Amino acid sequence: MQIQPKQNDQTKDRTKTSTKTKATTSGFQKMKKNLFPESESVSAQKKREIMEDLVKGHEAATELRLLLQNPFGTEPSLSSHHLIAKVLRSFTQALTIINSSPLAPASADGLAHRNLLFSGENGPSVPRSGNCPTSGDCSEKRSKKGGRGRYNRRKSLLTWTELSYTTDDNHAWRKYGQKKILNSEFPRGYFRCTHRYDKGCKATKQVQRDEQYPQMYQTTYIGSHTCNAISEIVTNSTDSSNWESYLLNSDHDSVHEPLIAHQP
DNA sequence: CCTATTTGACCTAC
DNA sequence: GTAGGTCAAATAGG
Repeated sequence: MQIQPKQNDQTKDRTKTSTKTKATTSGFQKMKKNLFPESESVSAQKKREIMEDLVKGHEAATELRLLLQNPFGTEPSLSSHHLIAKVLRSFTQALTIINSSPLAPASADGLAHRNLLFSGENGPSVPRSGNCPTSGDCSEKRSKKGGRGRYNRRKSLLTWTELSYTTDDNHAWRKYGQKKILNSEFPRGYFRCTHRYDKGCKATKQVQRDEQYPQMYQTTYIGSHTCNAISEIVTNSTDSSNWESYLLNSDHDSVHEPLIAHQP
């Protein structure tokens, strides 16, 4: 029941993806200029990675357009669904890099909210009741049943939502919970970055099937990756089946038991 | 044995 | 008080 090919924490010498840059079209040059005015401090390496992802997305979109324009033409290398997934994945990666960059708090916030079709609903907000620090004094009033530690909801982190045919975003996620949501047919799965503890990455995401289009997943990303650990599994865009297999034991209706079973 | 998933309980926000 | 997010023990699987 693996989410994805096991990613050993020991595999530290993760080889960086190819460093070649091929973003040359004028459209992308303009986009690049808009995204990264000279004054910004994004490293050249990050810029290159972002451009690579954007170019990949552009290529997939172009292929998709050709496919739509001429559906009975030459055999496409990928199905339309896979192309859509590829486009979304490329943009997600680019946004992840942008959001994890040092300038994220200042500019990426607005950026992400501007550019995503399904932008997050809450900006930074202040916790209502004087957010107790983890070692604070508000622990007294809490029961120690179970001896669990306290936690704070992360309302101030950047969030954004995507609708996609796949939940695969090239990051290693670990599921930590699932909940039946009120008035929602499908349960919501909660995931955190696999590198939460070894690299302190605070990124989490919530995945839920779309009510209107059950074949699509609504994924809400909360916080950006600080682990810089885009997995190597990537590539084979068909591996969304892995996600499907654990998010839903079966693709459609009938077999939602494992998901719905969990109801407090 | 180690790591990931499941799932009931706990906790916070509203 | 309720809904939803997180924790962590139990369990499964390699």
